[in-house]
Amino acid sequence: MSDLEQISLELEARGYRVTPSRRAVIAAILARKNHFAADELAKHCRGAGRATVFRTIRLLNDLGVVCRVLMDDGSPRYLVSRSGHHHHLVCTECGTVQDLDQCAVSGALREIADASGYEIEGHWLELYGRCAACRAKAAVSA
Amino acid sequence: MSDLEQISLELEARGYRVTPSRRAVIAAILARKNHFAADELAKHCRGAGRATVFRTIRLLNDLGVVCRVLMDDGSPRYLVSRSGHHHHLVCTECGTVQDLDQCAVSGALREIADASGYEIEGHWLELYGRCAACRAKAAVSA
DNA sequence: GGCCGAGTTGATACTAGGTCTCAACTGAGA
DNA sequence: TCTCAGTTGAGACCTAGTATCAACTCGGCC
Repeated sequence: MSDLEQISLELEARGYRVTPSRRAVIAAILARKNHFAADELAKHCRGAGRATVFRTIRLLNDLGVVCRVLMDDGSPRYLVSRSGHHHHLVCTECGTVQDLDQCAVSGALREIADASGYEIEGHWLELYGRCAACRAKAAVSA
Repeated sequence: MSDLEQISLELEARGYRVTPSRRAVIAAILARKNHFAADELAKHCRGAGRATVFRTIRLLNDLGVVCRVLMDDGSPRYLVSRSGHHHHLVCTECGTVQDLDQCAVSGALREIADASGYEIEGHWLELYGRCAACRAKAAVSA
């Protein structure tokens, strides 16, 4: 089963209609190799208006099909990603985004909660750096 | 020496002029008890235009006098805060923001760097939860 | 004092990234 | 076929800024 079909089934299972517009947006998202800006997707996605593209992205975000990444300049991007709690490692040179398996802060949260009196409900973490490929490239050209 | 004077000296030391507009923005910021939106400050700050308010906030951000906090709904806020690397604990009920002394992820970063091949240059972390006061209030009303 | 030039200002236009509105369309079920 | 909720797209609007540019300010120099 293709990713498109799988996502369509997921949508139907949740009571959403799988319309041509939604299929167009989902196909456009799946065609992206890396992250994308919502507006850029809207511009290039034939078959769905801007509002529909934004709505569909939000829908897929709720479903866990895509997730939002904050680049190091603060601009938001979207990414086809696995669902569940995870973080991202963003390469500041080539822009590649890598999922992070472990949650780097889960251990520290209880400590912070104890010290501060807060009941911690959520957190947002993004890591920025240079990926192995970019580092290798830099080493060669140096 | 008042905070306003101290910040003025800091500005002068860096070669910036301390103009009436800048003093007005700084005074407005210092008058805030908690975080504020830049636009809201611009609306209520007599004595400086919108562009100047935004410019001054950016200037103070560079100086480390204020810092930017991302609320749990994604909206940016500013906060008079100590300079240097630190994170924030945001109460999702009352909106209070607390500085976090320790950096919760510094320990985990090397591990992640080793596993991923990334050279990690920076990170962004915000924690969300309910502060002690809001929890106490909830416990009483329950 | 007058002039110069860099720094600063504020009005305004513009941008990115969205959300809201609303009339029109669609499609499943009665 | 009718109905009605879900969906759509155009376009207005919003927030959070940045860019532009003419006008103003101020310190230093003659």
